[in-house]
Amino acid sequence: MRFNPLAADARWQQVWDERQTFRADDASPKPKSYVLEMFPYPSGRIHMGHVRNYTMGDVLARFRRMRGMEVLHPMGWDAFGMPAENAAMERKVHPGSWTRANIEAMKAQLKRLGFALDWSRELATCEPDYYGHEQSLFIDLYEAGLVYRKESAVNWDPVDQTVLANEQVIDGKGWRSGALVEKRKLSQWFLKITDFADDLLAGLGTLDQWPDKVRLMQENWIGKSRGMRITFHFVGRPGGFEVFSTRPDTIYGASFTAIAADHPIAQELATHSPQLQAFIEECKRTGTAAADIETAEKKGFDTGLRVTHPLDPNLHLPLYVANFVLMEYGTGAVMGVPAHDQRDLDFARKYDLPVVRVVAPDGDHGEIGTEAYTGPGRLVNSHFLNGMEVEEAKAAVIARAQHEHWGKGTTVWRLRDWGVSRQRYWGTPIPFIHCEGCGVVPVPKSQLPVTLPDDVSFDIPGNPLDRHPTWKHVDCPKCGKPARRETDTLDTFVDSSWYFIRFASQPGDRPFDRATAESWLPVGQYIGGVEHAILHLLYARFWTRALQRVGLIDVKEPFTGLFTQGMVTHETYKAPDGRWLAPDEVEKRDGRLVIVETGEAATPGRVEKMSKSKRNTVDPGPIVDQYGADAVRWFMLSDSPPERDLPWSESGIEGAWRFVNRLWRQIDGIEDAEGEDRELDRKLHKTIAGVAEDVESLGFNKAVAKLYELTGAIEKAKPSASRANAIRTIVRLVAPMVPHLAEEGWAKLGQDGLVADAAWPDVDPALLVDDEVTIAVQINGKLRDTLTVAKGTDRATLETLALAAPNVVRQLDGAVPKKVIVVPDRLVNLVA
RNA sequence: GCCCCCUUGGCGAAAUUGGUAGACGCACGGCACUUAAAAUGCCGAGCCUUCGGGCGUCCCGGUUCGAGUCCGGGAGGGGGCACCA
Repeated sequence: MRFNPLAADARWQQVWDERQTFRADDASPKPKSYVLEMFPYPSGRIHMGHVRNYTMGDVLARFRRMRGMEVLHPMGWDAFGMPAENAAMERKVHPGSWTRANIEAMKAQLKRLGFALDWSRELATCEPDYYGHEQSLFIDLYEAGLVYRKESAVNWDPVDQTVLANEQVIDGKGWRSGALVEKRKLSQWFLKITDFADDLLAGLGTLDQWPDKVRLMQENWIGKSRGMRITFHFVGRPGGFEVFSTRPDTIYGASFTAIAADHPIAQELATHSPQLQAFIEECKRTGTAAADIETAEKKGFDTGLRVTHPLDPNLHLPLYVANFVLMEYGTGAVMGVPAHDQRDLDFARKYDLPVVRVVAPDGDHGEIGTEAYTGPGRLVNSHFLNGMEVEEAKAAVIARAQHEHWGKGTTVWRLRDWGVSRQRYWGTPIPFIHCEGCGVVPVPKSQLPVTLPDDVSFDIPGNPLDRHPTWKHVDCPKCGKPARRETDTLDTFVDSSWYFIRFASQPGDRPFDRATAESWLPVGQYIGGVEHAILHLLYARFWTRALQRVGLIDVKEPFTGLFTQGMVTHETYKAPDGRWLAPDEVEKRDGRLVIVETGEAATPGRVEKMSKSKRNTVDPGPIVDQYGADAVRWFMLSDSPPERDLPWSESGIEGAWRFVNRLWRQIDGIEDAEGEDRELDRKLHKTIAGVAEDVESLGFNKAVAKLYELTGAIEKAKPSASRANAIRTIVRLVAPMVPHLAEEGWAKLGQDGLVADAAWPDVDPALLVDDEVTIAVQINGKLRDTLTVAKGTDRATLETLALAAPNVVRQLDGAVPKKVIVVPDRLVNLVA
């Protein structure tokens, strides 16, 4: 009987559903395990990347259940965001109905793949019973001083008509629209992520189950720089300014100072100087796009002002306004030390400023040419610092500055506070009211959720909430006078910063129950794309800490284990005229790639991430209908290590389908027989142990290879009790990966209950060791022969046997080895 | 520019602490079964070879009895950050 995946998939999916097999029990006495994949944005259809992501999590979840754990494996929807508004504009549908229809469609697709999910905990961030609790948490953070409003220059996307976070500006362009971002002054809501900068950085050190790459990216993003602030005073007029430097040791090498174009002093000077005004305008035009920066020359405008060197009152340095100094970083002012900073050197050469070496490595005290020296060494030309190492000199300068009150040691961060205001409709309304008399007033919690109005229009750009006729007109909760509701909504990254807590516990009257949430958290294994390495993961780490600070939960790091999976890729194809061709538009004829319709030759391109623009996507839907869920799941786990890219191929899925059938034939053809097959018993137990280890470490491709080997061994073995046992056992071993086939086989073999509820097979440790081993015999490290001996054969015997091996005798030709290296159970190396 | 990662057959890849490189899969070739095809099964396969062996894990060098694995230098590919003081 052939395996019928369509019937089997539907049958068992229904059984799991009816029996609520994968419902997580908060009250279970079993050890708990929280397995989570990053929840999807409901774009309308799942793609291969989702399939791969959720299959990995599913295998781990099912495996841990079999190992006796109570597993929480939930699914939900990151349902707010701009695509819904774009759809509303293009198709005249309401963002809500568009989103909810997408959720239904994608949910059906996920169910079709047989994922072991606890659907009773499903949530969508666009529903008031989610975002209302988010509003409540936001108010809690506000009351704890972690939320504030600030009039600030923001990144304004002129196409999407919204403010973007720094993280959403890529090369000076909006991450979605690609439009050149402008600077605008607006009153914005901010979250004080910088309050936690030090702790977020230190916490990375505890995340030993995260990829090094992600920790490093976060570390760079937080960007801690130790240095000092130094005050410079003007010559001949009062006042001055502070600069920030990470190299205070080089202070005697300073030959100029520079401030940003938007520095207050520059602004003030510009009011009396049209030339400076023009220069400032020019700086602004240069923009922040990467291409501009690459080509932009270091330019400065000499203000004519001079400042006094803090350590030498007779030394006066010029003050420039310079295009390379950023107001947003440090103090918006720098001291220029050309000898030891490349940028300063370029600037100094251009404006003919002195270049004085103050750090010299051993044996090189020469002139600085075109390259600044940034390495280690001892201080020279630096008075009291001469002879000190760099670090020693930094400390000495800071100590002296603090004593003389012209500077102090300080730390500067690259990380900025998180701007969460969005002038958009489809997001969580920020629960505040602006009153002329009372100022900014939080909406009383009894009035939450602040829900979005349904009657909105998208025919003109801008924020529909702001132009809604009635929504924003409310009375002040404090004084009762007419007031204005906040019309900004929250960045959707706020929604995804706590959904994993709501999954763990979702009471109706508050965001979560502390004890229940703490019983599941932190997430033991979190799986998702590396594209979230910085934003989502950093925000979630911050939000969790913020909730801890306000006393709502005692968890600091939300995700103990993080795994970032590779992408699903596919070959690309091009027509002779250069346009991209979809996979189903080409075929192989006589070994040549041609266009199906016309027979013209097509050119295969690189294997790349599946994308609409390259037209190399493969929709999982029809594939699942053709081969069944198990073959698709098996292929997703095979061959490529999960952290690397997986090349999708027609032959690959065919191969997976063949294996599913091969397994089925094995189960279907089981023969009960007498007798032991020691060899097969060993193979079985090694596989049980090996697969368990591989799955737990997410080495799915290795587990798959081991299961192929076992299958091959069973096929080759003669009927015996061992063989029948191996077949019964392999059903459990493959159950996490191909669950439908496993249930079908489990039932066919007459086992009780569901294989989903079965225990992982026990390992007999005695069967993990071989009693015979193959020993390599090398001469000068080169393999010449092998020996098969009993495990544990002693050194002397191995040496004797090796010397007697035919190939060895011939090679040595009577010579006596100078040295013999024996590694028991491994090899003998004869050094001639 | 700075920081990080990767590189093993035609392809995806495996390989405890340095110890038989290429398991397993895909593609390929041969054979069997079949009227035929599909499906299935069996066999083969890193490259070269005078059949003794030689060469092989991006390249060059080093450490070692022994290096895919460790160290130094370089090349190619990918990723992150980016006038960050």
